[in-house]
Amino acid sequence: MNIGNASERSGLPAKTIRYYEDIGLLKPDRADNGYRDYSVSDVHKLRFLQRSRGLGFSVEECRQLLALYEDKHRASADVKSMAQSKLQEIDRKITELRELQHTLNHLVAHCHGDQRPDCPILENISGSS
Amino acid sequence: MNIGNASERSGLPAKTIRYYEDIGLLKPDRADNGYRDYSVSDVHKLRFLQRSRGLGFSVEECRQLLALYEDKHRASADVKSMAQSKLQEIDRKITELRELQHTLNHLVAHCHGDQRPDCPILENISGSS
DNA sequence: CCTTGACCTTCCAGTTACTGGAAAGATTAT
DNA sequence: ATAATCTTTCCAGTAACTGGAAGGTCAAGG
Repeated sequence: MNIGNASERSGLPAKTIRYYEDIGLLKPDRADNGYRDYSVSDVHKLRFLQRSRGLGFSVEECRQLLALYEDKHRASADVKSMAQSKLQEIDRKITELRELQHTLNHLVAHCHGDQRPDCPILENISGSS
Repeated sequence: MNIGNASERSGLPAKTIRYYEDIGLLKPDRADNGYRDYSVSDVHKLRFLQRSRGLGFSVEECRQLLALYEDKHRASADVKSMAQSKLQEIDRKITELRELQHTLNHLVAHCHGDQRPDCPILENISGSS
């Protein structure tokens, strides 16, 4: 499929998809006319990149995450320890999102327009960890 | 407190803290010697920025999130609808992190070194939403 | 008091990860 | 055939830092 289609399905702008190719994250086939030709598997990877980037992983981290299932030659122990460290990061991110959620819920519930200067949100905003 | 101390407590590099001041996210006091002087409340905000940036919110989104509890003059309805839309985003991010978690767990559990070329991870990697 | 080292300051340049726009070729719609 | 809508490459600009130079400040030791 063409890049426009891949863009729609992955949620990434065509510009960004080309950029990811430039930096070697993804190498789609080329049609006879020179157009990039994306497979369903390519779109899966793009969607994966769109998500993990949006969740605060750097491009290099995303490259590692992609490598986790692409690199068939990597030793199993490496793959496992890499995945495990990413899983820890993910746990941490989920926890932080829950705390942020809690903070915003508190704001909505308790600071509805009649906020005093000592609104307690500010004291809780940095989380408890 | 000085910027080094604020950096340690917030998890943000001093460089980044100065940058956030440049773009108007935070205006610490200045001591007589010209050094920036951070309050506990400033550190809370910095920690908050460190977290929300790491969770994939843009600087402009972080500015809005900060405004949610800083801007006492904003109408309550605005604050609420802003918070609510951020809460939706947070829900989505948590869901995506859970899916990513699931994918990596699957990798660790089922692809330990004897991966066939048709490893099922690839098919699930883009999530189910 | 003086110096040494660890702070801090500003400023300017470089990097990462896009993002916009120009110029031109390919495809599709009328 | 021609216009609209793709697509290509290339080059420049932006966002969000990040590193380094040049210099001021401060607390400790001689």
